[in-house]
Amino acid sequence: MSPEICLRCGARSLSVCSAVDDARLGRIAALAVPETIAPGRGFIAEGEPANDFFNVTAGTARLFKLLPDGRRQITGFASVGDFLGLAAAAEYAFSAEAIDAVRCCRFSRPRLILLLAEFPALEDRLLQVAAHELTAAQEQMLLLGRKSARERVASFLLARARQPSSGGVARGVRLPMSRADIADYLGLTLETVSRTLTTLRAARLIAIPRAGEITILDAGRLHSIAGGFAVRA
Amino acid sequence: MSPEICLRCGARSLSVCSAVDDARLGRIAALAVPETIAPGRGFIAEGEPANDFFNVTAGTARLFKLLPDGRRQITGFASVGDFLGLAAAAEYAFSAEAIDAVRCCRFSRPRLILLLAEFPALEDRLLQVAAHELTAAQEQMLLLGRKSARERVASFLLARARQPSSGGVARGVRLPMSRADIADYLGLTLETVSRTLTTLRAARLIAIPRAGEITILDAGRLHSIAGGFAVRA
DNA sequence: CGCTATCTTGACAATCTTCAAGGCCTGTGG
DNA sequence: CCACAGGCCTTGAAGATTGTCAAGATAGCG
Repeated sequence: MSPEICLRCGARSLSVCSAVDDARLGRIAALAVPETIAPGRGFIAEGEPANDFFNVTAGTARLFKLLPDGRRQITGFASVGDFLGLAAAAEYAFSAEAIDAVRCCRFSRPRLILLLAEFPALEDRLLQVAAHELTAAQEQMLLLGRKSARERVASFLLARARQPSSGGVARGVRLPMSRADIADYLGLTLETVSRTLTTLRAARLIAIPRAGEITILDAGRLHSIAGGFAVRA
Repeated sequence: MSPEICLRCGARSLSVCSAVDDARLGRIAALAVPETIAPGRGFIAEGEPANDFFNVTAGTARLFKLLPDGRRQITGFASVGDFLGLAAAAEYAFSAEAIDAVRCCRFSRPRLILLLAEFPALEDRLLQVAAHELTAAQEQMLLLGRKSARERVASFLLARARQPSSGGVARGVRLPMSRADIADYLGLTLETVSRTLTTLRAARLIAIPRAGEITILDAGRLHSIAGGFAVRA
C-alpha cells in the first residue's frame, strides 16, 4: 500500500496512526491491508485465534458477545478511528459485524508487534486508547447495572451526540444501527427502546425526522434524565 | 524503599513488577511508596486528578462509580497483583475503597512515566493488563445486560473460584465483601443476592460454612447455570 | 453477654419482558 | 406509475422477574 493513501486517509487524525509522523507513515502503509466489509458481514469471531487487528476508517460495526441460547450483548459500536483487537489475548473476546459498509485496515499480529517495537509512541497511544475504552466500559457497566430504561436511552443518545462521527449537524444524531442493536447495547428489548423513544418524543425532548436519525431538542433535560453521566469538567 | 522489600513482595510474580528483572528491581523500589489503607477507607475518588497509580500487594478493594442519587455500581474488586489507575485520563474514572486492610505501592504519575520509558517491557505488560481488564469488562457487560439473577450469582461464584487469591482451598471461595457489595457488582439488590444464594444452597450446589466464605459443591451444574461463561479452551 | 451490623425471609409493587398484531417505509417488479 | 412484499418499527395487553418495604434471625464485637 502506498504512503499517499495513509496521508489522505480520513481516519488519519482520529486513529492510532496519529502517533506516527507523516515522514514515517510509509512504514505503516507497508504493513496495513485495506479492506471493505459488506453490511451484515462478520469479520471477527469470539473465540477464534486473534491473528489480526483492525483500524476502522469508515462505516460502523457492532461488537458483541453471545450466550449459548442466543442472547446477545453489544459491547460497543466501532466507527472511524476505532482500533479493534485490544480486547484479545490469544483469542478474540468478542465478535464484530459490519452494520453499514465498513472500511478498515488489517494488521497481522506479528506486523503490529513489529510496529510497536519500531514506534514507541504508537504503543503509548495504544495504551491511551485502552485506558479510554476501559473508562467507557465502566460507564457502560454503571448504565447496565444501575440505570432505568429511560436513563439508558437518554444516556445513549447523549453519548452518540458527543461523537463527532455521529453527524456534524448540531443536535442531529445519526443512528446507523437498528432498534434491536440499540436494545442489545443497552440491555433492554427492542420494544422497550421503541416505547422509550416514543415517550421522549411525546415529551418534546427529541424528534425523529427520519429512520436512522434523531434530533435532540432539549439536551439539558435529557442530561438530567440520563443521570450522573460521567462528569465533564 | 529498599530493593529487598520488592524482592520479597508477595505480589512480585503476580503484578506488573514481574516485567522487571530482579537485578533492576531497585529502580522500582526507589520510586514506589508503600502504604496501608484501613478497612472502609477510600483512597481513589472519581473525578479527582489522577496523580497516583496503585499496585495492590494485599487485601481487597472495591472499585465503583456512583450516580448523583447514590446508586452505586461496583466495576470490580482489586486484590493482590492488581494495578489501579489504568482507567484514568486526567481524572480518575472510578472510586476505590478498602474492604479489608489493603496494602499497596503508590507511584506518582511522573514517576510511573519515568519507569515506562526506562522499562519498555513494563509498558508491554501494562498493555497486556489493560487488554485483560477490557475482556473482563466485556464479560461483565454481558452479565449485567443479559443474565438473570441466578446466572449472575453463579457466574460470580465461579469467577471468584478461578482466582488464586480467593483462597487456595479447593472449591472454597473467600468473599471478603458484603452482600451489598456483591449486589452492587452484579446489578442486583442485596435481597436478591441473599435469596439466590439461599436457593443455590437449598439445591445443594453450594454450602455457606461461615460468613465470608462459600463452598462450591457442584461446579458443573453451577457452570451450566452461569451460562456461556467466557469459553476456556 | 448484650448490642449493632449484616444477613435472611416475607409480602407486595413496579418495571420491564413476552407475546401478538398492526403500521410504515423502502425497494422492486409488473 | 403504482401495487406488493418484506423488513423494521410501533403499539397493546398480560405476565414474570426483580425491586421495595418491613420485620426478624444471626453473628461478630466490645
